[in-house]
Amino acid sequence: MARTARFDRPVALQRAVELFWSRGYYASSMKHIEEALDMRPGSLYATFGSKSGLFSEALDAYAARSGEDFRQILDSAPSVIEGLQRYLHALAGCCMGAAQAPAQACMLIKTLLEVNAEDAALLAKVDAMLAMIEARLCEALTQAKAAGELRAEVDCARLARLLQAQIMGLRAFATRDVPDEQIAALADDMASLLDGFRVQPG
Amino acid sequence: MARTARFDRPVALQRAVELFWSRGYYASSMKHIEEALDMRPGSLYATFGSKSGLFSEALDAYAARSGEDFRQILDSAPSVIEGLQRYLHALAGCCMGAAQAPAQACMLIKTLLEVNAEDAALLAKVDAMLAMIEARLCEALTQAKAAGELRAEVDCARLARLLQAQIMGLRAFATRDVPDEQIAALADDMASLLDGFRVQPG
DNA sequence: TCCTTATTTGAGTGATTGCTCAATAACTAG
DNA sequence: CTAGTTATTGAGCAATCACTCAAATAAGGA
Repeated sequence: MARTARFDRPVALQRAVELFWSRGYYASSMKHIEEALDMRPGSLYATFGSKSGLFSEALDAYAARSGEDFRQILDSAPSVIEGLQRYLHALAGCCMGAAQAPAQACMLIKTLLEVNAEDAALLAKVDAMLAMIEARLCEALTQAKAAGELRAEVDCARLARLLQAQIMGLRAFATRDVPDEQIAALADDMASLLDGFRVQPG
Repeated sequence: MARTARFDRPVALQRAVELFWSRGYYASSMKHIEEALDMRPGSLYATFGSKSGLFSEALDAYAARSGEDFRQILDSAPSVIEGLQRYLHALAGCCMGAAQAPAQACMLIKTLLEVNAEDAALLAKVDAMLAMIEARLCEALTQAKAAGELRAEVDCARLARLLQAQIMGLRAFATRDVPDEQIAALADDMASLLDGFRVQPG
C-alpha cells in the first residue's frame, strides 16, 4: 500500500540507548542522534515525537534489557541470596577493563542525577523505574526469607533499599578510574555483606 | 590607582557551586551563571576565563567545604568509627525533607556521571578529588585500627573503598523521591555495617 | 579636579540547539 | 504501468549556546 520504513525500531532504540547511556541526556544533541540512529530529523520526529520522547523510549528499552539480565542471573542461581551475590559480581564484571558497556553507572542513576526539574516527566519515569527495581529486590528477598535463607527478623523492604544503594554505589564507584581488582574486591565485599543477614552465619 | 572589583570572589564561587550543584554542568548556561553570580560576561571571562574554568574553581570550593565538614564531624566524635557513622547520618540529614542543599547527591559524583570524555580536564580533576577522599577515609580507618577499634585482619584501603561506595550509594538513593525515614534507616544500616569490622562484636 | 588604570557593561559574534515542512522517493494495490 | 500512500530527505527556522570586545564607568593618586 505504501512505502515501508527503512529502519528497524528496536535496533534504532538500542542505538539510542548506547548514545544516551554514554553521553547523557543534555550532552546528546540531535546531530549525535541523527548520526547514531542513521535517521534524518524528519523521520526521527515522525517516529519518536521529540528528543525527550526518544529518550523515554530508550529508557524503556534499557530497563527491559536490564530486567531480563537480572531475572536470568537470579533464575540460574542455586539460591536467591547467591543469585543476588552473583548479580553484584556480574555488574562489577560489566564495569571492568575492556568496557563493553557504554558507561559504568546505571543509565537510570545517570539520568536521575543529571536531569533537572524542568524535565519532570523524565524524572518521574526514572523514579518509577527505580521503585520497580526496589520492589523486585524486595520480592526476591521475601522469597529468600520464605525459603529459610534469611533470618526471621530481617526487614526485607529495608534490606532491598540497602541492596539497591549498594548497586548504585558499586556502579558509581566503578566510574572512577580505578584498577579492575579493586572493583571486583568491592563487589566481593558487598556480596559478603549479604551473608550477615543469612540464617547460617559464616 | 584604579577601580576596585565590585564582586567578592569567594561569594561568587559559592553561588557558582549552588548553581552547578543543582543544575549540573551542561544544563547550566552562561545566562544562568550571569544571573546567579550577578556578573556580566565580560567580568566573568576576565575573572574565570571560561565556563569550565569557573566550574573547576567551583569544584575546589565545594571540595574545601565538604572536607571541612568531614573533618569537623570526625574530630568531635569520641572515636574514629563512631565519627564515620555520625558522618553517614549527617549526610542523610542533609538529603532529607526541607532540602537545604542544592542537590542530594555529591557534586563530585554528579559531575563524574555527567561529564563526558570531551571535557577530560574536569573528569581528571573529579577523579583526583575522589581519590583524595578515599585516601582520607583510609587514613581515618588506619588510625582507628591503631587505636584498637578495628580488627587486625581488616584491610583499611579496601574498607575505605567500600565506605566510599556506601556514601555514593546513600546520596544517589536519596536523590529518589523517597520518605525521609527510609533515608535515615538506610544511613543507619550503612553505619551498622561498620560495626561488623569492629573489635567488639555487637 | 583631572588623569590613569582597572572593571563593568551589553550589544553582537558565529556556531549550534531542538525542531518543521515542502519536496522527493519508494513501496503496493489495482 | 499507474495511482495512491507513506517514509525519507535536508534546507532552514527561531532560539540559544559559549564567548568577545570596544565603549562606558568608577575608583585612587596627583
